[in-house]
Amino acid sequence: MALRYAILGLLSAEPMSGYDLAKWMDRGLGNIWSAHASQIYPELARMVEAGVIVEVPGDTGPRRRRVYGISDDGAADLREWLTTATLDPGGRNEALLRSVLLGRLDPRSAALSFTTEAERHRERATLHEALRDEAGTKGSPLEPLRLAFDCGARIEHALAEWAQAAADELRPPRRRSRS
Amino acid sequence: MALRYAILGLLSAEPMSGYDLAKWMDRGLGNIWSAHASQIYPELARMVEAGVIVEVPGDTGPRRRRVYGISDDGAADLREWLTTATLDPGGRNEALLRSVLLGRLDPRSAALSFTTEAERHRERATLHEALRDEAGTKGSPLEPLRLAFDCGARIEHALAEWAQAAADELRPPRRRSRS
DNA sequence: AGATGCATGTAAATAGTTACATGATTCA
DNA sequence: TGAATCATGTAACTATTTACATGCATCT
Repeated sequence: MALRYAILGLLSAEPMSGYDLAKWMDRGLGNIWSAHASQIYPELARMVEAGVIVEVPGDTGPRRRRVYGISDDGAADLREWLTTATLDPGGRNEALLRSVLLGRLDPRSAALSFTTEAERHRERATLHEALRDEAGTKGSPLEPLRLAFDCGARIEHALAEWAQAAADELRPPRRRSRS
Repeated sequence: MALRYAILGLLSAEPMSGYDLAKWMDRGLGNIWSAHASQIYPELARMVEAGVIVEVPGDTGPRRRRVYGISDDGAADLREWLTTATLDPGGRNEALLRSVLLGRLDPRSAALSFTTEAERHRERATLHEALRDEAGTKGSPLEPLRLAFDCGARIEHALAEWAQAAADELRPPRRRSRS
């Protein structure tokens, strides 16, 4: 049901189309919850049937665009999930899995891989900081995701430091080296 | 294919049974990749068929226990995945999704929820630190997961700080309060 | 006129969860 | 002997991905 609540959360900020939702999943929320358009559209249909969202008729633009808004039932649902649901702690992060298994390689290859990883995370951290700052300016359309970007930036920072520490540990600085 | 590589990674440290693998997913690796026993057993069968693991016959203990080890093909597979595979950055973290949507609640409820979240993350950070330190002692069976625990500890620290910052922002300290 | 982006969907395949079935061993 | 843990699996269900189909609008 997580996809449903991700959608409800986005729609609680502003009515949107399936296409808009897919874009939010792609950018921004993507680090936290991502979904393809082909998963979003059927879910929207089920949500209408369940009464947690409604199609907003006035906003049907030039292209056959269908905009949805959250209903009172949906808002109540979301609130209940946020306050009472217990989550299983089982994570599933492919990038992290790979990073952790990098230690299985020979020390030289592993050190190199960790250095690359650290660089990648630093870049992502910078990106998220920029988004967070943009979201922090008054009236930005990204505003509802400011916390998500801040969260992403902090996690990427932590991962960059972790990967760098792993690299340093595997390849300790040689004393009296020519460099 | 991520489950396959998680299994290969664990088996590259030491031959194990499906039951052992399930336990590693539960504890330790669970924050990074988790899987139920009912998913692991069929995957092991497929992996034997693919030749990336082999059943170690000598080790079949009292209960009908089947122990698997990584094959040369499996090791090559793992190495290739670690060094060449490109990953999609799409994440899926239900706990984080909920945390981020917490901002949708009224400020008072949200602040309370963030404080609870921060406490939860602090606890998990402490747990991971303990595991990391245990894994860091020579000869510990947890040794292959030391990096995973360190990673988990760092992420939990970052999340605790994030949640605390969010809580503080929502409920700024009242000046001249009675406390 | 052709490329690109907007926009919504369906169908088939893979991945993951939940519920259940089975039986052995160890410990109180 | 009864409960807990070890140990392996199957079946049904839900979630997610990938590939495809369709068509309109805008820009070059």
